[in-house]
Amino acid sequence: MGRTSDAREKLLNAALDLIWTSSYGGVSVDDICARADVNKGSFYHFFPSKSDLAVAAYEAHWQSTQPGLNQIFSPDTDPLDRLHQCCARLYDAQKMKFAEYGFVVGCPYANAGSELATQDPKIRAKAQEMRDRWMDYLERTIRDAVALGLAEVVDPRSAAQQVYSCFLGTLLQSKILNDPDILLQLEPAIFRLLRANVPTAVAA
Amino acid sequence: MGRTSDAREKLLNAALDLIWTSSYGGVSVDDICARADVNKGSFYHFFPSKSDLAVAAYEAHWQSTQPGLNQIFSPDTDPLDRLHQCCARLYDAQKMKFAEYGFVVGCPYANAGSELATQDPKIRAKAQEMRDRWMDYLERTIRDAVALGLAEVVDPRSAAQQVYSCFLGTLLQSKILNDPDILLQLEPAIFRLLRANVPTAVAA
DNA sequence: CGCTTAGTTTACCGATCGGTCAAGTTGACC
DNA sequence: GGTCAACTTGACCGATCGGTAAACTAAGCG
Repeated sequence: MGRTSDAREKLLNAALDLIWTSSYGGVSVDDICARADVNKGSFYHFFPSKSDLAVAAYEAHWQSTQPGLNQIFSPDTDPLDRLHQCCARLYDAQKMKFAEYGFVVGCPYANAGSELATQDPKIRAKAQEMRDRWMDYLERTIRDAVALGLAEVVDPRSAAQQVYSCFLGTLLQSKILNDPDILLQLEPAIFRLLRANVPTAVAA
Repeated sequence: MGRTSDAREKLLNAALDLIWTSSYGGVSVDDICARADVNKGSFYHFFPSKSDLAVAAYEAHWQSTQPGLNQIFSPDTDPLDRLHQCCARLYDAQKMKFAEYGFVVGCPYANAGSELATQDPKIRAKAQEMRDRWMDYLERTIRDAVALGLAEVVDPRSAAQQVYSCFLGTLLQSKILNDPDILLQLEPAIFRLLRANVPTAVAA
């Protein structure tokens, strides 16, 4: 009943793009509506507020990237190779964004958390949810690596937290220097943290 | 000639406080003036724009913290103890801010870089300058540690970059979770990165 | 003392902010 | 084909945004 619309999806995409490449505070509702080619009234038909849209946009982005993550972090893959693939894809993705926009844009969830953790509880909670999801992938991978004797860590959960910190920090440093090649230091850092040997031959 | 004033310093302090605990975009010039108890006209007498004030506030903050950093990173101190002291003070500082505001506020320069690197060249450059200054402390410390046989790294500059990523990432993760105790994982991560043994007895 | 210059005050600017509203339009479903 | 709910439209809101201007005041200095 009633008519259908893709305005909601267009708003989600526009919001993610604009906020990711600039910042939450630097993008207005009017900007998002203009990019999505949607009237402001429609915006508030679908979302009660700007921050609700942002939260929904992050969730939609996660849903769209999750299949890829499930593939990278498949239990059938060698644990260290999962981490290698993850770093490689992260580098490629950031390099593509850099080529497109001229800027290293970093991690959208981390950007949001950094900007709004002290100001908007819903966005802080969403950023935390995203980190928890990442942490699950990392912890499982580290547990598998330890079980196979490929890594040595005391506590896999703590190790996952340290590895995740490396992700966040390297991405942020790369954004601050506006240099994607900073990300090349991510994989060696992670392998050192896990006391894992760099795989001599990595699947191309 | 002409009258003197402390309005400039009051503006610098107010801006740093407000922006640090919320965000650049979340704080208005009026907010800063109100906190500093300075009229808006005076604001623009001292600073050409809001972002110029922010840059000046970060520089002033650096100048005020540099003596402490010089002490922590004194060449006379054992290199690993420098890192330990640094982590300990960072934890204490964030814990104090957390007790005061109810939030983990993170690193002011990193926050600024994360929010504005793609939007404001002057602020991105300032964030980069701050990271370069930190990198110098870290690289020197790592070189000293290697020279004393306390650490094993291939390239001190790259290692410093990895360690700095751990700082940034752990602070950011701590902010996103709003939990200062996340920072307790920072020191072990750094020592693992440097293949350094945790000092058995650390000066209290 | 008086001049000069630095700093203060306050009212004001146009633009934009996030958000609202009521009237209109359309399509899915019976 | 009618109906009703879903969606669209565009004008509108008060508040706030970063920034300006000009008259005013006071302190350092000769």
